[in-house]
Amino acid sequence: MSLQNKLQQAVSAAILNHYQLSLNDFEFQDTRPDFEGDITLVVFPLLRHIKGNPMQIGETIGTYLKENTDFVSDFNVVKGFLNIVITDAFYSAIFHKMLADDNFGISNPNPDDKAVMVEYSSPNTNKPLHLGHVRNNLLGYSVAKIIEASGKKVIKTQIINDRGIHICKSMLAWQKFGNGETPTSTGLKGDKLVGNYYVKFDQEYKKQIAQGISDGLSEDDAKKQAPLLIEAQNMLKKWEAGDAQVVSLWKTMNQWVYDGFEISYKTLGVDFDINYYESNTYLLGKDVVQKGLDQGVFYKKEDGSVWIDLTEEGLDEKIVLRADGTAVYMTQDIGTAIQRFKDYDINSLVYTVGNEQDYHFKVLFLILKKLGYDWADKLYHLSYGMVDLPSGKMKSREGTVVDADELVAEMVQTAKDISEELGKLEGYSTEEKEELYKIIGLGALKYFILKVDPKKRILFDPAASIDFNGNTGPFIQYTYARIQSILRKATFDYSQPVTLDALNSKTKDLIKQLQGFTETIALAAANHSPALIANYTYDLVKRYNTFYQTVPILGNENDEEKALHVQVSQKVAQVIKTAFGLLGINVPERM
RNA sequence: GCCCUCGUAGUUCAACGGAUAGAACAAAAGUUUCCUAAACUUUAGAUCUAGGUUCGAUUCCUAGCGAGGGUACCA
Repeated sequence: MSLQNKLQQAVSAAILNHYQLSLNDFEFQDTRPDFEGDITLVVFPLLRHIKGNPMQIGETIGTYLKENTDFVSDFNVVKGFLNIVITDAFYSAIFHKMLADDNFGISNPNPDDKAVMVEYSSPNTNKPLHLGHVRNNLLGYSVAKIIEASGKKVIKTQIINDRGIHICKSMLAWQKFGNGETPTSTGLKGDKLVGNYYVKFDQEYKKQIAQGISDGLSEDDAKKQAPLLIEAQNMLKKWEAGDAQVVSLWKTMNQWVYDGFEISYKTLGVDFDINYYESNTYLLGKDVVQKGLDQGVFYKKEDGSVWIDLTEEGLDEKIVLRADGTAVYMTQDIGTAIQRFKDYDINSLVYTVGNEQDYHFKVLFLILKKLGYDWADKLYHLSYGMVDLPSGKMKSREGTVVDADELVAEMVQTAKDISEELGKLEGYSTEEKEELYKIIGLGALKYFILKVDPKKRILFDPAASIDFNGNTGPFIQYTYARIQSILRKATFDYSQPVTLDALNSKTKDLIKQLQGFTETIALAAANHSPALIANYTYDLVKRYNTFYQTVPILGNENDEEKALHVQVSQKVAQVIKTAFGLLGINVPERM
C-alpha cells in the first residue's frame, strides 16, 4: 500500500476518533524543503467539516498519528499545515518493495477492457512532413504509450488525406512540367518529389493569375479562371468518376508519398496499427445526415444544403452537407467516427489535431451526441498549440517550413559535433557512433517538444539549435548512461537489500520521487500530457544527481552505503528508461 | 464584430486553489587524488493591468491590454 493510502486511512481514523466524522478525502503534498517533515496534510479544507482552530486540529491529528501508527515518527504544525515525519524504516520498506518490482510503475492492460483509439499524424499526401507534424506525431505516439502504461489497450491510427484537389495539383504539375521523374530516377524521397510538384503547381498558377489580372480580370476571377486550376478541377472530377488513367497516376504518386512517409515515421520512431484513407471514407456520413434529418437534428435550406443549428449551445450554424449533395469535412468526420466504433471494440477515441480545429471538434462531438451516440462523450480532442518560427507561421507555399527529415538530420549532426568535441567515444565503431548520435539528437528534439504543455504554442528557433544541457533529453540520457557505467563496474555483491538506520535526506527525496512514478503515469494519462512525464523524469534526475554527490561509492568503506548507492542507481535507471520509453525516446548504454 | 486559447526572471519551461512562485539557459563566482565535469555548489533576477470570490489566487470570475487561432459549403 502506498504511503498516501496508509496516511489517508490513519488520518481518517484520527478524525473518526476525535471528531466522530467519517471523512476520507484529504489533501496531501510533499513538505516544502524548508520545513521539517516528509509529507504534509493541509488542514484548511477540513475546516468545512470540523469547526475549530486549524492549529489545534493539526495537533490533534498529528498526535494521533504519532501514537497510533508505526510509520509516523514525529510531526509539527505550521499555520494550517501538518508536517508529518515518516520513519526511516518505512522508507526502507518502500524501497525494498520497489527493488523487487521490475514492472514498477507500469500496469498491464486489462484484457477485458475495451481499447482506446488514438489518432495522430493524419497528413496530406501532397507535401512532406514538417515541424508541425513532428509535434503531432510525438504527442500522439507518446500519449498512446502513456495510456497503454496506465493499463488500457491502445489502437494507434491515422487518417491519410489522400484525395481532393490538392493531390490533383501535384499530379497535374508532374504531368505538365516534369519529365517522368520517379523517386528511383531522382534519388529523392517520394514525399519530397511530390511536394516539389505541388510547389511547382503553385508557382505556375500564380503566374497565370498575374497574367489574368494584367489581361483585365479581377483578382477573384483571375484565380477562378486560371487554366491550371480548371484543369486540376477537371482531374478531380475524372478521379471521382473513376477514370482509369487518373486513378492509376494517383495510385502511383500516392505510393511514392507513402514510401517517403514510412521513412520519416521510422526515423521519428512512431508507428500505427491501422491506417484509414480518406479516399475510402469521404463518402461516409451521408446516410447519417439523412438519419439526422429524420430525427430533426438537422434541417435543410432552400438550396438543398443541410445544416445544424447550434445557437442554443452558444455556437453557430454549421453545414453538414453541401447543396450539391457532396460531403464536407464535417460529414466525413461524422462518418469516420461511427465507422471506427463499428470496426473496433473501442471505448474512446482521442484525436491529436492542432488547436486551429478546436471549434471543429467541439461541433463534431456535439453533433454525434445529438445524433444519439452514447460514446460521444468519450471522444477527446488532444489539442496542441502551433509550432511557430521566429519569422512567424510556417507556410509551405512560401518555403518557410522546417522539414521534418532535415530537422532530424540537423539534430543528429549537432549531437555528433558535441560528442566529438567531448571525445568520449574511443573504441566505438562508426556504426555504433552513428547510432548513438541518432539516439541523442532525436532525444534532444523529442524532449524539447514533449516537455512543453501540449496546449501551449512552441516557439522554435532553428538557428539557435536546441540545448543539450539543463532540462533536456541528453542531460537525462547522460545520467542513464553514467548509471550503466556504475553497474558495469560494480563488482561487489550488492544484491541483498540494505537497511539503513539513518537515511540520508537526499536518499529519502529520491525514494519519494521514485514512489511517485505510478501516480504520474496515471495523471499523465488522464491529462493526455507527456509533459508531466518529462518534467517528472527531470526532477528525478536532479534529485539523483545530488544524491550521487552526497552518497559516495568509491572510497566509501561502508558496504551498506555502497550497496544502497548501486541499488538506488539501478532503480533510477530503470525508471528513466521506462519514462523515456513513454516519450518515445531511447536511452544509450554509454555516451 | 463574435468565439476559443495563451500572457510567469533577459530567454525557454514548472507550480491538483495552499506555506517564502520552482528549474534550466544566458550572466557572475567556485568544485576534478573520487565509479563519466554532457556533472555539482553558490550569487543576482519574474506572476500583463484593475477589480471580485475566500482562511488563502499564478491558478477561479468580471473588465481591460497584448499575442495567436477560429468564424456557415477549405481540410
